[in-house]
Formats: sequence, C-alpha cells, structure tokens
Amino acid sequence: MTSLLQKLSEHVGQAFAAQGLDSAFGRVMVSDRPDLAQFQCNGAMNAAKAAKKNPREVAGAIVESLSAQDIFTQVSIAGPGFINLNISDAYLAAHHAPQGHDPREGVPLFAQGETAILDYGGPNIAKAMHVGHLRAAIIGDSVRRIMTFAGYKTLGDVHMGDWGTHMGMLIGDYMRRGETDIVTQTNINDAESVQALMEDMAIRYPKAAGEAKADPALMQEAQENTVKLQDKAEPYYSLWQMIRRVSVVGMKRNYDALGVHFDLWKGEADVHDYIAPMVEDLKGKGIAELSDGAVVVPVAMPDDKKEMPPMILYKRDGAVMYGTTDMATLVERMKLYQPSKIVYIVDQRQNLHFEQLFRAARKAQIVPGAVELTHAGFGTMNGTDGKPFKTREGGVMRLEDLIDITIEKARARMAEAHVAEDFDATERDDVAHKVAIAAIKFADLQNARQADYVFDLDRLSRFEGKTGPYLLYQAVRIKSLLRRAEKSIDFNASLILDEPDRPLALLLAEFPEAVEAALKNYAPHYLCEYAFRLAQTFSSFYGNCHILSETNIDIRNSRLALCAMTCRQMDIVLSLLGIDIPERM
RNA sequence: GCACCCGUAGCUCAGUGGAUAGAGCGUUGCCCUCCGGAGGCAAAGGCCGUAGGUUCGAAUCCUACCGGGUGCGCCA
Repeated sequence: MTSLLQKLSEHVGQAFAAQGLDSAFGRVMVSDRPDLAQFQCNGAMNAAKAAKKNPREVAGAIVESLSAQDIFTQVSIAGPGFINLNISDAYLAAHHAPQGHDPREGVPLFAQGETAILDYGGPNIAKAMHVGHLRAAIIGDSVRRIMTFAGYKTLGDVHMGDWGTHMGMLIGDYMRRGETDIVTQTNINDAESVQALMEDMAIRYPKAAGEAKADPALMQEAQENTVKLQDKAEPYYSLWQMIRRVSVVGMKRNYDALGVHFDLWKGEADVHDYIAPMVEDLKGKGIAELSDGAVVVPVAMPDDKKEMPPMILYKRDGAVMYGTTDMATLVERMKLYQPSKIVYIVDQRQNLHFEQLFRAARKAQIVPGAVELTHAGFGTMNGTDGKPFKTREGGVMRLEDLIDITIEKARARMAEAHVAEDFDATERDDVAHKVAIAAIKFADLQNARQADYVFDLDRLSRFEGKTGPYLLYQAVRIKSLLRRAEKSIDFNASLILDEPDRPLALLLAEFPEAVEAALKNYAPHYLCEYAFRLAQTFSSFYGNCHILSETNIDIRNSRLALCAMTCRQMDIVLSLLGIDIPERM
C-alpha cells in the first residue's frame, strides 16, 4: 500500500522531474491552510533556489502540467510559490477503496522481521513498584506494540535490577537481625506467604537502605555482602533466589494491571557469567585498564566538549556496577538474538550512562556499527507543583495505589454519568479498570517523550476533552452504531463524499504517516495526536449527518464504510498505545 | 565550572524551514422533535523567554544571554 501523501508526492514529483528538477521537491503535505486547499507542496521555492530561477515561474510550470490531470480539482499558486492542491472526491474514494479489506488500514510494513530488543522495565527486586516505573512501562510497551505492528520481531526485556548493592543491604539486614527465616520459610506457591514476604521487604528495604546510608560501617558490610552474593556464596545466594522469585510475582501483578507485556523476564544477575570472560577479553585487547584500583574502559574522545568519565567495570572492592551488567547484557543479546536495534526506554537523566555504555560497546566491538543503539529517554513525571510527583504526605506513591485510586475515580464518574448502571458487577469493574488505564496511559503518552510532564490525577480522571476515556467513549459509540447496522454494512461500498464526509475521509488517509512518525522517533505521542483528531473528526461527522436513518442507500453505505474504517483505525491506534476498548460502556 | 533537556494562550500541552502558530481545560454564547451529551458548534484569549545571525521565508537552524529542571568514577 502506498499512502495518499506518497501517491500525491509521486505525481507532483514527476511534474518536477519533467522540468528537469529533482523529484524530491514534489513532496506534498497536508495544507496548513485548510481554508485555501487540502494539500500543498512547497518544493517550487526550494527548487527555484537550487536552479537559480524565479519560484513563481517554477511553480507555474508545475501547476500547468498538474492541471491537466483529473486527480486534481484545483491546482494554484499562492504567495511566494506555494502550490495548493485539491484532489477529486473520486480519487480520494478510490484511494480508500481497497481498505475495506485491509486489516492494516493502509499502513505498510516498515520492517521485514528484523529483531528489535526493547528495554523498558528496570524495577529493582525487593522494592515496591512505584510511580517512577510508570513512564518506562507505558512508553516502552507502546513502542514495542508500534514496532511489532511495523514488522519487527520485538523482544521486550524487563531487565530487573537484582544484582546491586541494594541486595547486599537487604540480605545483610535479614542476617544481622537473625530473621532469615522470613525469607527461607516463604512458600512460593502460597499467595498469602508470598504477599507476607513482599510486605516485609517493602518495609524493611527502605529502612535498611536509610541505615546503610547513615552508617559507613553498615554500607561497607552491604558492599561486602554484594560481592559475596555475586560470588554466589551461601546463604546469600539462596536468600536472593527466594527474594527474586517473590519479587517477580509482585512485578507481574503490577504490569498485568497496566496491561504492559514483556517477552523476557531477565535481570542483571542472568548475565553474571558473561562478565569475567568479557572483562578478561577487554583487558587482553587493552580496551579495559586499571584506574585507582578499579577496572575501567576509557570512553572519552579527543573532540569531546564535555567531560566523559570512563565506564567502570569492576569497582575497587571487586563488585560490578550497572554499566558492567549492561555491557554483558549486550554481549548476551548479540549472541542470542542478533538484533538490528536495541532501544532503551529509560529516564532521560541516565543519558550520560548510555553515552558511556554505547561508546564502550562500540569500542569493544561488542555491538557492531550496523546495529542501532538508542537511548529513547523520557522526562520526569512531576506533580502539580512542578516538582517530582509525590503523595500528599511527601512519599512515593506505589503503582498499585495509583491504579486503585484512578479506578475508584473512574467508578465514581461512571456512577455520576449513569454509565454501565445496568451491567453486572464483573463487567462494570472491567469497564472501570479499562477507563482508568486509558486515562493514565493517554495522559502520559500524549506528551512529547523527552519533555517533563505534569501528572494531575484530578485532571486526567475528569474524562472530558483530550483524555483516554473520551477516546474510549468515541470508539464505543462507533461500535454501538456498527452493531445496530450489523448485516447491512457493505464493506465494498464506494465512498460518496460530500461536505460532512470529506474531512473524515481526508484524515483517514493520514494514518500511515502518523504510525511512521511514531515509529521513527520512538514517540507514541504522534499516535495520541492522531487518535484524538480522529475521534474529534468522527464526532463532528457524527453530529453533522445521519447515518442509520439515511434513506439514500448508497450514501448510507458510504457513511457506514467510513464508520467501519474509523472503527478499525481506532482499534489499531488504541491498541498501539496499549489502551483496551470495552465493547460497551 | 562543564554538559544535556525544557521555556508557545490564564493553566496543561501539540507544532517534520513555509502562508493567518493549534488543541484540551477554564471563561462566554449557542445546540437534545435525530444513530450514546464523557458530545457538537462558535467567540474571546499569543512581543512563540530575550537579543542578534543564516534564509525569499524562523516557534523550528546558528550564536550569546536570561529563567527552570537534570547530570557530571566506584548507587541504579
């Protein structure tokens, strides 16, 4: 499938080529001035510059050759050399015709099964998941869905933090207090027992971490414990295994509630055995060296404008750092999966770390230049005061609490609006859950990825305007309409376009570009923008004309076909955002 | 000190070198003899942080400065 803009660009490009100009100047865009035209091409001005000609003259020649084509109903020059274009309804209808059967709604495959590994987890075991994990999960899962739809074989890796000093602190605390039984007596098959250990760790860990920070002796002990754990010494290793197993249960519960999927449940510890050989190899090649007692890879380059500290592989005390495990993870990923891309959806603040990691990985030839390494960083989630989001008490809000609060708000709003009143309790709960997750995800995803954003629970759960629930509402309304029409939908109906239909038909043709922008930039907000415009444009269409009661059968069929396309695009775009649509609400 | 991100309507945010910079919320006014009003239509609201520069053309690219956030070897 070729998108409408591509087709138009080709036509206009040929007109440029016929004048001996580069066909790339023929790029057609949706018009900035819908009052003047549907589409525009700005290439005449650039072409004129390159050929040292008068822009309006160049545009004139293009316009003349395009006017002869019956695709266009209007071709005109405006201002310094804009070419304004309107296309015929017949052409637009013909463009949409094959989509009656296209489950991809005209979106091409941008990849042919190349493997892409996505890193968007990173919660530490033994710690309760909190709102700080939300953005990586939501954005990363959406990027995974987008890339999968685009034709990649994707592997989302939770890549949990299970091998660092925090483990030394926690295990040390159990041992020092003689309370290792709490861990060893946990029955992994018993939900209550698992829950008990989770709660114990959730309280114990912050306490132990605080104590270790305040007391250098405790901190040193924690670091010694970490080295012993990393040597797989007992009882450290057994305690750790149980802690990890229980933690994974908790993580899965949180990610399931969010509808966030991972293919790989790996952690830093899983690559431990790659580390020693990797470091030996790097030492042998002279890439790693000793510095202040630590083993490091210098990654500074002569033309660096900023300071670039080396990446530390082994600390003075012999323990590894997250750069080490990240690097070993790259060794494993290259060996097991041969990816063409590895993308980290991780807090923007870690960008120096990734710069170091990528440089070290290239230098060590662990990742060849042809394999893309990207840190798709995201901004901080702030509260309404502009500072990092906290609870009223000033603490960090647990992820499950955030979800529960939002579900309660959804439920309250539904009751107020008399929505789903006659549903049974199970379906009502399901709808409230979907509404809440849609609200949270859309509020997050609609922001440009790298920018900080203000998370306002009250605002996003008002469910009006540019919100997830508004999108669900529109989608459900279309589904309801199509259900009523049922058998009478003719998917082969040709489109008959008139004032109320045309804006929707034009917008529906922009879908491939929206997906492409989101894909190329690892930026789901392009799809949010599209989804919202689609919902709004549909709503306007819906308000402006009758569909089911339309007596002209051809017009009725045409409008139902537009509804069906809108419905499919909403299904696709919301699924790419990780938002589930209820059948009714 | 150095580096990175951000600065756009009262608030929260979009904006791929192009024309008259858009949306949501809030404000004001309309629209339920009609398929779901969590809706639609319309109005008001802008020195795009400041000053230079490149360009036929700059919110967008470059430079300097101002303001906010973040990071800068043995945490992750």
